[in-house]
Amino acid sequence: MSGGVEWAVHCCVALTGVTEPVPAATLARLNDVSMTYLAKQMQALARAGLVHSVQGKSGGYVLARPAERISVLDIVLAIEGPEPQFTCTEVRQRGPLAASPEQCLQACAVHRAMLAAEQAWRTSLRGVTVADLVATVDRDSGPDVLSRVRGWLVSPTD
Amino acid sequence: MSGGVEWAVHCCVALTGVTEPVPAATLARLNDVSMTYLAKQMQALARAGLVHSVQGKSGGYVLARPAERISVLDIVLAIEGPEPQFTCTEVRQRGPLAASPEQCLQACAVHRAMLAAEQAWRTSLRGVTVADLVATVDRDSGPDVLSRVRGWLVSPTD
DNA sequence: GGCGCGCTACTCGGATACGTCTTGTCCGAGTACGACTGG
DNA sequence: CCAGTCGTACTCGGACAAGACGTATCCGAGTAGCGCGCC
Repeated sequence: MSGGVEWAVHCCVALTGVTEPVPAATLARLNDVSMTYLAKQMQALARAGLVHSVQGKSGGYVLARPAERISVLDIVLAIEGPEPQFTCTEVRQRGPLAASPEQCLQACAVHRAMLAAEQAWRTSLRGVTVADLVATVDRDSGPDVLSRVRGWLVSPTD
Repeated sequence: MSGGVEWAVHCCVALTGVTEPVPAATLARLNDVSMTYLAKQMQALARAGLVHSVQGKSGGYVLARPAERISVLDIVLAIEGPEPQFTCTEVRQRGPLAASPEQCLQACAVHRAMLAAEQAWRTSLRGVTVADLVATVDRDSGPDVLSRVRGWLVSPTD
């Protein structure tokens, strides 16, 4: 899986509760990652409609929806693309014993097994929202951790 | 996901019920795919212990275990490798607000969400065995389809 | 005729190039803020 | 003092290279079967 997904999810978590736009450069400094590459990920989030991008001085990114309505699956699909991981090449229709097309009206058994597994994966990710992640972090490390992050995003001192 | 996984699963299904070794070249002709590349996948299956490889004239590959004891997950892990799709880079320990290592005794919330989703994916794939795939194909397309495949593998006429 | 030996041909196995996708980077388009100027 | 306007500096956005991984291939190591020769 693309490594940029991790950055995107962490950025979405950090953006919760921040009303003013946060530039990509600030998010990059927060996580100590490549500024230009993270900008690329944020652009993907903006294209998917998960965040709003405002330009000009004191511009940046803001969550487009409340954190309760942004699932981890949304972020993963925004970065990785909507196409499924497994693509069936219809090997049963090739070779000397190829099946006729009318025998292949439904997906083959292998394809269905892979599809079911990916559906389970998506269902699991769909059930976790950014708000859930925030609540988990608050419960594990205390609410002051994310509060400090939000404060730093508003006025970074580095 | 690697495209060779599909070939490997189809080959395992085709190998069910065949007692004598089947060469990689025969499996390649059956599916009309690259002979050398499929050989690479079969080598991975042999390394993982899913199939036994016998050399010499009239050699080839045989299933090492009964089809009921080979899950689709086994095949996927044999081809793709055992490492998880998502790798946590511990971004929380980097940057100006880095968390101390003693605060990171357990995996971060993002990591756990990804791990849970991958576990769901693996559980789904673990629940489907090669025997299940064979039964599905027999039920959908009739038992003669796989019978013809087995017969062709024993004495290919191409 | 039976047995042992060597040869051959076929198999797998790992080491080797190529293509494509992810990763990482750069520069241009656009815009909001701020300062300046005139009324 | 206030409003309009211009300039600037900061932002995002898409287009552009480098590296890594999956894809595809080749040749060498090994072995089982087969034929031949010998007993």
